[in-house]
Amino acid sequence: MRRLKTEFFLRENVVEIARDLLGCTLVSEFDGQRTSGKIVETEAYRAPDDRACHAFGNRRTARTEPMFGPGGRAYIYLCYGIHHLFNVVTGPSGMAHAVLIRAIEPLEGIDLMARRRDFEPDFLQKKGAKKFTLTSGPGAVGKALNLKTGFSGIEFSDPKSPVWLEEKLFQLPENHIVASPRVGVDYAGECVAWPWRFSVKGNEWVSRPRP
DNA sequence: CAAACGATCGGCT
DNA sequence: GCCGATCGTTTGC
Repeated sequence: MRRLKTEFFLRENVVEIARDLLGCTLVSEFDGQRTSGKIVETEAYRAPDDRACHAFGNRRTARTEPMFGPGGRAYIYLCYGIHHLFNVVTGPSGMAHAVLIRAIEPLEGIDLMARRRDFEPDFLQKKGAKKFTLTSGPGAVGKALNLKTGFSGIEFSDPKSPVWLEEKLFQLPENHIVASPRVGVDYAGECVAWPWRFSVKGNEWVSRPRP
């Protein structure tokens, strides 16, 4: 599959990119072991005016520094001391924009993902198993694809990068996209209601709470 | 140096 | 639905 070009990430409209990423493939590969999934849920975060963005007010810290670099790299941070949350940095250098990948629909390396998630070996075969829990939610995506904070800042165009994104096979019809308020940003004042969470309508892998 | 706080998840009621 | 886990980052004293 073809990788998304750097120009895709360099656009200034992070909300548009968050929509465009639905249907694209997120891939990680370690020691030739490939895991991937179709992106079915995203959220846009935009400095300086978005209170929910870690770089609100364009305040720079060591953690958020990758967001200030040019688009086409990873921003990964630790949440609640446990979860490694993967973001796609967008926009030209100096614009701290990012798209959080909240859920994927698994494509390749499903067994490996299940092991990384500490699922029982037979979980995926079990009748009535809630398979969507494998990669539904940003913490689950990070764990299933082995994306850790140590990779924060890595460029997808770097041949040594263990993570990158690929183009979608088919365009997603506009009426298959749902826009809703973002999850877990109750502290963000007037930004709480901004409809910057995007998901594929009716897709089982979209995380809770359902939009 | 101390302490509060998450862009969450999973288990339990 | 509610609640506890768990720790790096950030800020305040």
